[in-house]
Amino acid sequence: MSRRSAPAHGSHGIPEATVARLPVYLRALYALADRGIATVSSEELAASAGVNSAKLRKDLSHLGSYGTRGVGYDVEYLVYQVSRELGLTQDWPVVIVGAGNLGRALANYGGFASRGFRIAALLDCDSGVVGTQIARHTVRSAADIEAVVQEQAVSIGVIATPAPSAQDVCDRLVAAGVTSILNFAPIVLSVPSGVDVRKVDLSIELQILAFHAQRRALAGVPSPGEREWQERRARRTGGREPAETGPPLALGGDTGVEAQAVGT
Amino acid sequence: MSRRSAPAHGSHGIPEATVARLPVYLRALYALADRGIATVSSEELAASAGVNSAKLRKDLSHLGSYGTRGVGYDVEYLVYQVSRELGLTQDWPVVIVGAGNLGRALANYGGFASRGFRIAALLDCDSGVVGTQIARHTVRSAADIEAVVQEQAVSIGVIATPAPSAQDVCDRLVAAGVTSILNFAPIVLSVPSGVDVRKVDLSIELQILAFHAQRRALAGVPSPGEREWQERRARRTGGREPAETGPPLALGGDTGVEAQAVGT
DNA sequence: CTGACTTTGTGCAAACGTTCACAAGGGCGT
DNA sequence: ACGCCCTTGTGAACGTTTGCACAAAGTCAG
Repeated sequence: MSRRSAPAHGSHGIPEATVARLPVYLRALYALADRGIATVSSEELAASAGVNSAKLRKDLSHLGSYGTRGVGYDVEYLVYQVSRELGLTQDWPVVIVGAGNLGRALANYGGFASRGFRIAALLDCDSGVVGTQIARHTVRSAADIEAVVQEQAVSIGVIATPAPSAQDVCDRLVAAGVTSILNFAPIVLSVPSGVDVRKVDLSIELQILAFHAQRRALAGVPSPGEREWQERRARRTGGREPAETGPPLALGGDTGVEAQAVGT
Repeated sequence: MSRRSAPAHGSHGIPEATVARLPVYLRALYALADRGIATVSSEELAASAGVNSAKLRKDLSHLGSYGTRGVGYDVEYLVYQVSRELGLTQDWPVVIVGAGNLGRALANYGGFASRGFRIAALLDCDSGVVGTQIARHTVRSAADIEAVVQEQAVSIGVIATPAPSAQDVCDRLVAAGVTSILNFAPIVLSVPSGVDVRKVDLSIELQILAFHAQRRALAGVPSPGEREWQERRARRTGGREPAETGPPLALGGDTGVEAQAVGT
């Protein structure tokens, strides 16, 4: 999906599919660390991340041998190694273009800052928005793209504009020196080779869900595994680490360290 | 990614990878239709969608033989067939839980309605937001989840809450009868088998970009194909369908029907 | 120090996805 | 009606990803 010459792990190593899962593992590791857990087995970590444990071990083995046989992985050490591999030990200035609802949501999203992504600037071309404060940032004019990118050595750009402006913004980002782009606009961006584009399309995901929902509706509806689910839910609500002193939260469980249902 | 018993195209047909691309083709087809193009070859459509043409043909062949050899595909007919396969010819009521910036962005997103997704309700548990108007919808209390789902026969739920509430919201949606969930919260949801979950994680995409950016920075930087790019850009800006009467847009090109750079 | 037990790391085979290359098939000019 | 040319649809080769199953390697009790 927008790799240029990808022999997957031809030259240096890590398969693309693995790279895509590392952030998930990292999130699970942070959650474990927050709960004060120092060591974790591949089985447990895999459950937290919602993947098969063999897959997790193979994935981690691409980074090196950071586990201890018979014991598991040291959470803190693994956090460091995964972060390092993903390039999160350095600071990544990010410019967000488009300060509509989506741009605003992105600017306010805590998950950015906590992973080393610093918002270098929030830009918009609507003069009614330029100058306002959003999440501690003053919205600047989209005319400043080149200035911002060069001044702050930005290499990652986020496009959160309406579709018609997206290609133009993209061109300007690229011309200014940005080589990684995260595109939220529902169009296919045209970029020179050497520039990495990833897209997130809200409606595409919904359409995929609709496809499966329709499949289910047409085929016999096998009822959403009633018994099994009751059981799992009970386990999650009640049996939260017997000797654990977790404070009861007002709404909802903890930070999501349970396994995704994978079924058979 | 959260399939239950997925032999991919074991029983009825279409591989998962193909399903994930159909919405992209559909978008490209709509863009072509808007430009008044009645017929398109696999080569052109593939370019518009940013994929290999052989892949496109194989993907479409899973739906049936809707092309004409020597000619191409009829745009309108293909739009219909793809829509039908994706289940977009029916109306899908969707409930959005969480009316923060993200929920607001989703509610305002035009790409929903235009694909048959109707917002059944917008819910939040913050009493300061409940009752306000967002995109023609009055925000209702999150306590109404069960009522809304049952009254309007909602089968798709969108979770746009902060992470701590997500699992609880998910449980309630599922208990109320929702079987498809789109999750924006950065946690792995636990659901019974039979429920389909897709996740969109903004920071994960950024982390993947960071990984590649770091790779590029470490290896020799081969300069983003200067010459080739200038050429492509010129072609895009100037050579817009010679005899085409497209009105000049204030900002940016058209709806993105150009090829993604794929490189070698 | 030894031996039982646990968990990692990995060889291998099967499943899945992508791409090439071309035969089959249909339009169109003559 | 014929044959040329263009484009689809697909068989086959190749690369990637997954998951099993197990040997290697470490811990820990006695």
